[in-house]
Amino acid sequence: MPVTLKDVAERAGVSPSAVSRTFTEGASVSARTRAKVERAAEELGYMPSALASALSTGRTKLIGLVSNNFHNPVFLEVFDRFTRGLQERGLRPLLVNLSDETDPANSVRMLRQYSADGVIVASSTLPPSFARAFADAGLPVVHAFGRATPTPEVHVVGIDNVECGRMAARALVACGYRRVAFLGGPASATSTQDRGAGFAGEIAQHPGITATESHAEAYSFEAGRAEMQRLLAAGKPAEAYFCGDDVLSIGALSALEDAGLSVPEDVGLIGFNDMEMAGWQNINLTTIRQPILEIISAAIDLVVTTADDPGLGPKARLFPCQTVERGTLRTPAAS
Amino acid sequence: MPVTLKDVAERAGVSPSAVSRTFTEGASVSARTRAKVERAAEELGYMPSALASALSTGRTKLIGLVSNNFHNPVFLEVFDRFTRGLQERGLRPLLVNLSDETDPANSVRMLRQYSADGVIVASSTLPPSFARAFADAGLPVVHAFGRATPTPEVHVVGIDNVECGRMAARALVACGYRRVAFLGGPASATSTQDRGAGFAGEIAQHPGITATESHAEAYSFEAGRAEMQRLLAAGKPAEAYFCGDDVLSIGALSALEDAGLSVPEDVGLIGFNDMEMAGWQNINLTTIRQPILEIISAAIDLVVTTADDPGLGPKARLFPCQTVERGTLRTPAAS
DNA sequence: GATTATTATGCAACCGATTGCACGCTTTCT
DNA sequence: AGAAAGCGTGCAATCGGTTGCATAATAATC
Repeated sequence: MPVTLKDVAERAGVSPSAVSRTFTEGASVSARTRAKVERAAEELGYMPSALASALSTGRTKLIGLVSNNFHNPVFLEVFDRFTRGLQERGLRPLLVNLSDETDPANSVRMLRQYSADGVIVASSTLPPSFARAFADAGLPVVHAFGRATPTPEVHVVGIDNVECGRMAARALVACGYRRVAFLGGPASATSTQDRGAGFAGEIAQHPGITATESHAEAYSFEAGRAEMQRLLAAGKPAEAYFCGDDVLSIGALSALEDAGLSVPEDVGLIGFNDMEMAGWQNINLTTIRQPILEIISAAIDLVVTTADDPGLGPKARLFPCQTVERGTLRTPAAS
Repeated sequence: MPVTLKDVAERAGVSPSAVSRTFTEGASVSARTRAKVERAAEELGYMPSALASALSTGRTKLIGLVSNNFHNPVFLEVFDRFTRGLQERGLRPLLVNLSDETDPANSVRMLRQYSADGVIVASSTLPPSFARAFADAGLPVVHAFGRATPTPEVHVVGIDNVECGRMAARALVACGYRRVAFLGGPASATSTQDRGAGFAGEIAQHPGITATESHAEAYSFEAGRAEMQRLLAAGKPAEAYFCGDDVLSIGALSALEDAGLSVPEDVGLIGFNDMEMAGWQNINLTTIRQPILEIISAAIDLVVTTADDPGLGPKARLFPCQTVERGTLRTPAAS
């Protein structure tokens, strides 16, 4: 039913090869045949089959976009940017949702079956081994928002979470808080581990300042809210909290307000991510901004590069973060 | 490099056909050959190429998931459910982001090139003609969250937005509000048009009650907030607002609070969608719930059915909505 | 204008599967 | 035991393109 290359060839009075070459960038075709072919194609409404083409060239232009973050609104922006970025480069995002799975095997299998040109794992919670499973299967992979080790197992594009933890600690110290705490995401998330470690490490440099740590069950508003409620019920909350993600901060904020505490007067709060909501006037969250756009753009570039030249060793590309001062920490002057 | 069917056949000492049949549901293979083939496949780590298979069967198991809603957090849940639902049925979501485009031509072309088995347009703002472009190109299509006309042009799964507008109106009337308003999304969104029409229609039944209408520029927090600020600045706000979406309500709520007005004492608010945040204690938004899960599940079923049997005429499947009473409308008793 | 270098084109094999058809073998029935 | 029916298997064509190679056509060179 659909128009094939052969149909076009027949109509244009040329060989199938000529037609194929007309649609292949940089192939050798004379202006006259090209014109004939293009006219015939136009008349017939021809459209090359990406499948057939992929079968012989080995390239599908399909990029697996693998994630388990379907509850953090920040990731809506992440998906938005990834899909647009990929589309702009003529690539197609094949979305893989592994909310239910912890084992990469299924995703690896399916992306290999479709012979995806590359894979982007977009998650701040998955361990490096997860992304490596794709690499082991021969798929070019980039872990966006992943953990960067000195000797990365796979390409990583993201931020230095340990340093970010330190930044948060410094911000709290600068404001004069003396009993601070880290309210992290799930303890299994690498991002939380690293941010927590950086935070604790920096605080340890300051004798007289104490830091505690606890964890929400997920990176979600509800979990942040529940954890803060637990902390409040347990009594004696810290003077200021570094939350592992803005969603946790905002959940915590709502718990604090419900408890009749005011921020930053009674309790200080610094978040992470600078999601859209953080800037709302009635939230106005002090937070640490990670450059999502740059990360995504770099991740796409890197996966494309790797697909073209699988040779190069794992690279970690980290972007600096920035503290965004708003209204949930008391001013240093007031300390 | 990768293991092919032929390799397995050779190793198992059978013909390629035998191997293919082993992996084809319901094909005729003897137990002995099947065992041989399975062992050989196992040893070689064979994995059928979805591309090659698609080329000969004509089925790719690829479903285009087309949307332009990448700024409303509700859609994160929508994507989550769609991807999981598709994966459970052995289908793969090929995500198409048309935030920038208003013309379906590009999406149609690319989904045809990949010969997607079907397309789901997930959007409450696109006109029916958009979805029809896919149908015209021969792609089975279902418009989820779309507008249902008496004689639909394509399959639609969603809700009766006009009736929802009436529900909202009834809720406001029941609370005794006399000057009400509809704060809709973009005027071009079909969902807003219909909700507004239902709302106005119902209010018109009640002499003495007046309704006005205005529009936010997008379905987003910021837009809702900005529009409410504009209304407040213009003076004399309505007694209660029906917002075309929870994100608008929550944006509006923040504008009201900033202005020192309290809800529901000074201004009543009813939203639409019942997104997760609507239930937060410090928001506690009265809203109208649309059954997202059922809609998504039905949309997937319908697109699969249509792919198997393209014959059947366009069908509209609508689900009832429900008013969720929380705390942003004054109680009827108090009227 | 003859000769060489270059560019265009077609042929045919191939990418990795599926499937209609024909044939051989085992069952089943009379 | 012989015929009819049924199952299992392999052959070969096909899905819709791509591409190396050989050759034909054109351009460049002297």
